[in-house]
Amino acid sequence: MRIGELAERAGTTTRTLRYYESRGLLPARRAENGYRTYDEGDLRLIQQIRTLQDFGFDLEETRPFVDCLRAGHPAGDSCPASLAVYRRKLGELDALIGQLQSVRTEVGAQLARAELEASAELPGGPEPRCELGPTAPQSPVGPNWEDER
Amino acid sequence: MRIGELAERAGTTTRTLRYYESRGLLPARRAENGYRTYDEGDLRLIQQIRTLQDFGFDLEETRPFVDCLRAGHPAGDSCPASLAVYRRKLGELDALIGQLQSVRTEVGAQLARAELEASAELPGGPEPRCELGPTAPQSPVGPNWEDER
DNA sequence: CCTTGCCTTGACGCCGACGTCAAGGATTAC
DNA sequence: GTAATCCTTGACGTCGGCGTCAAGGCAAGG
Repeated sequence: MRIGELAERAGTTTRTLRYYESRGLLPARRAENGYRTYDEGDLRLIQQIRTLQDFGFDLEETRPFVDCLRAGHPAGDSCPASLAVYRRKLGELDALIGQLQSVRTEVGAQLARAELEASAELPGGPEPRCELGPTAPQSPVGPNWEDER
Repeated sequence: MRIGELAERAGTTTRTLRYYESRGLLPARRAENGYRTYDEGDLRLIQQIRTLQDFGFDLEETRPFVDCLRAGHPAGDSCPASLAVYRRKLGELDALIGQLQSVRTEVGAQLARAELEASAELPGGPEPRCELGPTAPQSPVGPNWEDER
């Protein structure tokens, strides 16, 4: 199997596979003409990588799983190094979820407060001001700031 | 107040303030010698921006709040456009938290399953294999893959 | 006068995971 | 024979939010 077919079967691109190879994951045998050659095991490697990436693992974190598979183990998480990554990730996830929840709470509180103050001014308010609506482009074409592209 | 003092009082850097200016937030008056000049209102602008950034808002999302403050309103979220951003952010946060929680569940399940299988092989297992531990650098210096810098 | 310390603009670097184009070799299809 | 399709390496672009020089102007103290 050559790189194009492997990419298609894995639902990815050849660029991605070459990138994996450049990072030391997914090594490739070469045919006589220099073409990369792959087998079914390589397909499983890629599937392992993509699964973990879908979980939010970055490439470097998938390395223990890949090494484990390439060492002949039945699953990428059959090795202690992979389990260690799982555990670390669980901790990171818990921390992140906690932070996001507290942010959610704070933002929700800010919204509630701002809505209250808005409704306190609108109905019998003295002046009806604040014309900056959500769908207002206000300045026609946009000012001059266009440096530092 | 010049840019250095403002940066220090805001707990940020001059580079950051110039960057904000280049993005159209935080406009600056100029003294005769070309130096940027700021007042207390600009400090509040920056504080508003940093607060939102701490919440995970990106710079572009802070624009309505900044515009609102510069329009003379008492708070950055006194305008409907800001409230709209709040609401959109709440939705994004809920979606993200939900995704992360389901990932957490899945990773937790994978870990539990892998631990089970490991303990089922170890105690009375036939061959004690799998030497790839968490603290093993295995290959001495690392292979040759170092292209695509 | 000279140094020090602020300020100015301009421009490149960084990080991660690739996308995209370029130039050319190999193979296959007609 | 030649066109179409695959493959190769190399290298630059992307996105956000700045960090980090570099080269030079302006003001104040000793």
